Amino acid sequence: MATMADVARLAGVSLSTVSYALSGERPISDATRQKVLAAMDELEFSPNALARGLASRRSGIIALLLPTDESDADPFMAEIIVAAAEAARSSGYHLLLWTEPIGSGGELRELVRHGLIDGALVLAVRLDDQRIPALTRAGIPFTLIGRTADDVHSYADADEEQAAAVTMDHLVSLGHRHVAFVGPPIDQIDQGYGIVVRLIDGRTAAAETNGVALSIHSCERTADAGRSVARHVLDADPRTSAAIVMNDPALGGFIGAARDRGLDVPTDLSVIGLFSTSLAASLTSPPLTTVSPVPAHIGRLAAENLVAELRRPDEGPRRDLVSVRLSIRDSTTRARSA
Amino acid sequence: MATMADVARLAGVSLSTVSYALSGERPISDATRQKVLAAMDELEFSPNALARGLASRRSGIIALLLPTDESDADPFMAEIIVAAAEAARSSGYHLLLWTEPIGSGGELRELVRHGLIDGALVLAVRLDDQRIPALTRAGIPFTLIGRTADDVHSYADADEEQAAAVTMDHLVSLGHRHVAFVGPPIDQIDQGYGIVVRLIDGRTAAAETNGVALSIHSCERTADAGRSVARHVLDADPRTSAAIVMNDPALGGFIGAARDRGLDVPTDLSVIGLFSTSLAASLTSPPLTTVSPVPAHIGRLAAENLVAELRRPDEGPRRDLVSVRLSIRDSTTRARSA
DNA sequence: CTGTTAGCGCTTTCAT
DNA sequence: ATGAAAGCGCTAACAG
Repeated sequence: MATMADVARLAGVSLSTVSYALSGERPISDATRQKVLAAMDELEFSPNALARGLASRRSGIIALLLPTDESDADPFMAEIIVAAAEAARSSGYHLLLWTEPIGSGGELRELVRHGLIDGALVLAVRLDDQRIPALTRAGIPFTLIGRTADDVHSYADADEEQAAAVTMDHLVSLGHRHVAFVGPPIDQIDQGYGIVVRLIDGRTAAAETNGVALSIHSCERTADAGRSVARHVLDADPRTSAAIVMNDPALGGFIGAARDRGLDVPTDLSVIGLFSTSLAASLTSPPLTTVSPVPAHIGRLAAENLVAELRRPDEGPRRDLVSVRLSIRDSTTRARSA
Repeated sequence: MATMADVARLAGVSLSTVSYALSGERPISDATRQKVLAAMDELEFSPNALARGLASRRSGIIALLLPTDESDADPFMAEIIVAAAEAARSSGYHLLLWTEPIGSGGELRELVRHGLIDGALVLAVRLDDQRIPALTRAGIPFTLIGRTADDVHSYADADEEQAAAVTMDHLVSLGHRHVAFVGPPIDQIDQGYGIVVRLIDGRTAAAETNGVALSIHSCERTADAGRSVARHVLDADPRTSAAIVMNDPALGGFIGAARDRGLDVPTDLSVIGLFSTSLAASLTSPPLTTVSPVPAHIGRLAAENLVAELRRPDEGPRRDLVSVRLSIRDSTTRARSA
């Protein structure tokens, strides 16, 4: 592995000239720049990331904080992660995967004190997230994937408001007046909480104009939980003609239980997958109508926002809402009573 | 951030003593060790990862090489990734996510020359994988997740032989004699290739004793492809009473197309998901009988093997085969002719 | 526009 | 058992 000293020697310039030729932090004559570049690729030089990081106090590494105590390996998250890694890379950053229970800020502080990371992407933000203060105290810039209650940080998130509106619109236009919302475990995810609030707002609006009754149910992320919630929903209000399920793992159980009750999807019960992946949508039968963002967009924007903040700290937080798309497949249809 | 110098000063010892107290690379009297440790946690000292890496020529970082040109964000892979990250972490390593098309060894060489990584985990290995020689030339130890043709490297992989046997056994015992195998795009994945070979071997054995006819079909990773393969399979041999589908994205289309033909799953056609995730299995209707390893085991073992190789290079390559489990759900039943 | 040099915070000889 | 000191390969003043 060639070092800068090697390059400098071969190019007949000083070491710092090589460094500046690389960084562009000060003007270099074209002639010397050429010599340096030539020497560099003759020696197949690449700068040593560790040495550079040590000297510059910037590692070029950002961490992706991945909670492990819930929703393990959620495919939706998987797409976000991969997209974030790609975006980071094309911005010249490396992406480090850091798995840790949400509660424990402790190990994260270790990571931070190692001086390894320049910034962090925080996945699955909760309202009261230990990780946020840990990062703040450490002075590490970060971008949320999702949002917390306060709005002082950078984030990238699905546009839940729009999602709520699109979802309700679709169902209302199909004549549904008794709708159930099956969410994630409500205590776990802020995202879940947010969407519920927004759905209720949507309901309020819809109720005023159309008289829609929306019931809210949280549900563990398992098929069995989906099954029992379905039974509960149908018992509680037999007039329920449509369900919004924001919980892929519960989806199979939910639909199965409805069918076991003799209800046909969508004839008797329309089901709409909120934030479902397209894979999940293709697996159910009938294929699922969904309202989802492109998860990869969220990951990419989050990474880009963080990088922008690292490069231009003065410009303040950056926020992006990714709009969702209604993909009408075969699990929704007109309400029979309509 | 406290440095070793700070700790040394506070403890009243030399800097090198602090270093050795930490690494244990040379004997330290109990008295001084206590002083040093006390100073360390009074100052909340953690060693700077960059400086340590620069000095020791070991970064403590391993890369996970993730191909982006296929099977994007496959949930199966997602579980592997998360498990690998956790395992790396609990072995004291950091996990860097490196996305790159399989073809290009070029960018990978960049990463390697940066001196950032001590080793690599190579996901989705192909028979002729550019990344292998790139790593080998660079002298970077690596562990495969999956296997190549040659068997000189460390790896962790599903036990395909067992998987093939278990799958065929299940179907044969249910009386199926005309079985279709729907694989991944055959040109892409060595794993796919391997399992096909092993299935054919299994077929050979089964054929000899039971006269099973196994037809092999490759299939793109989309629902539409699954649909057309289903039609093709049923046209080609109407006696087909069971299908092995090793392609989750195609699964929904496959089952849907069969049903559109008036075939009931499983009564008329048994379907078994090979290497399907449990999420996918819960989403289909009926819930899918699967033969799968625990993906997390594969990821964990791969990371552990790599770490072992980094720590004890002389012990040679480590190989692990993760056994699969047959999870009987509702998509398989006795052949009607049986 | 270019060169010289002092660190960045640690590991690891070389001494004692 | 401990200390002193020479780097690891780079960045960023500080000097022209």
